[in-house]
Amino acid sequence: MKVVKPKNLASGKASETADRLHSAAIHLLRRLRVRDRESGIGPAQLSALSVLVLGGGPRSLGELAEAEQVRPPTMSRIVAGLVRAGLVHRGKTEDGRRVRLEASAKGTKILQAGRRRRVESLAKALSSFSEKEQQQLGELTALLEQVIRKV
Amino acid sequence: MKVVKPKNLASGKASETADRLHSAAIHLLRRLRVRDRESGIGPAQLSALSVLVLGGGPRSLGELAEAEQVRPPTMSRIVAGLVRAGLVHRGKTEDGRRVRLEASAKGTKILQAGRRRRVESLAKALSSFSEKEQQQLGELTALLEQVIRKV
DNA sequence: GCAGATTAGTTAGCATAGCTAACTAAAATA
DNA sequence: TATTTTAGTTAGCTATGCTAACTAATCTGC
Repeated sequence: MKVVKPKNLASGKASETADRLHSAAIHLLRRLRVRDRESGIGPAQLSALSVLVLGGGPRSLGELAEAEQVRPPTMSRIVAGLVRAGLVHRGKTEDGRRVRLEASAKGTKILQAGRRRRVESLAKALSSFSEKEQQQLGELTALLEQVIRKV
Repeated sequence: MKVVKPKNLASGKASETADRLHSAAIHLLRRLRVRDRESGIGPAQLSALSVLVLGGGPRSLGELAEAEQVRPPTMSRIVAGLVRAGLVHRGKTEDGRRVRLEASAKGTKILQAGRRRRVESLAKALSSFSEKEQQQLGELTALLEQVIRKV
C-alpha cells in the first residue's frame, strides 16, 4: 500500500514504519488465513489452541484470555467450541472456580498440521527471494520480535 | 523472553523465518488491536478505510474487496457500515454497475487519529532502538511487503 | 463459623465480520 | 436482439468481539 507522508505528526519516519508494519501484518495473516480454513476451525480457536499446544502446557481460562488479549466471556465461548470439537479437555483444579484447559491429542495434531500448512505457504513465498534478501528478512524478523515485546 | 529456537533441519532456513514471521504478525496485531478499538470502528472497516485514504483515491467495491482479500458480499457490508457512519461516500461511474467509493473528510480524520494512536504505541517501542536499527526496520518492511504479495 | 466481598467463569444479548447461494441490474457479446 | 458475463446486494449461516448480569467458589473480617 502506498503511504502518504504525514506533515502533522511528530515523527514521520516512525509513523510511516508503524503504518506499513501494521498493514503488512494484517495482509500477511489475511493471506495465510486461507490455509487455516482447511483445518475447519476458526482463527480465534486456532490461536487459543496454539497457546495450549505451544505455550507450555495447561492453563486456566483467565490465563488463556490474557494471553489472547480477549475478555473472559469471549474466551469462554472459544473454549466451549474447542471442547465441543474434542480438541481441548476441561479438567478441575484445587481451586473449584478455576478450570484446567489442556489440548487433546487430536487438538495437538490438528494444530500442528495447520501450522505446517501456513509455514509451507510462507516459506514457498520466501524461497523465491535471493539468499541475501532472505538473510535480511531474518534480520527484520528478529528486530520485529524485539519491538513487539516493547509495544 | 529470549527466543532460543533450534533450527529445524528438515524444513530449513526459509521455514524458520516463515514460522517466526507468522508468529510475529500474530503478536503484533494482538497488541495494536487494543489501540484500534478506541476509534469506535471495527478492524475490517478501519482497514478498508485506510485503503481509500492512503491508497491513492476512490475505488470500486470489487477493487476494495481484492485489496483486502475478502469476498464481495463481505466488502459490501463493510462499505455499508462505513457509508452509514458517514466515513465513505458512494458515487456513480460511467459503468452503471460499478460504484465509486471515496473517503469523506470525517473518514479521513478518523483514520488519521487512529494512525496517531498506533504511532504512539509503536514509536514508543521503537524509541529504545538505535537509529540504525530503526532505519533497517523501515527499509526491510518493503521487502516484507514484496513477500506478502507472493503468498 | 458465618456474612459479605472478591474472584472465576458462564449466560444473554448485541455488533462486526467471514463465508456461500441466490438474486438484480448493467454491460458486453454472439 | 437474445444471451452471457460482470458488479454488487441480500439472505442466512457461523465465528468472534464486547458489556452486563448472573452463579459458584474462595477469601476476609469479625
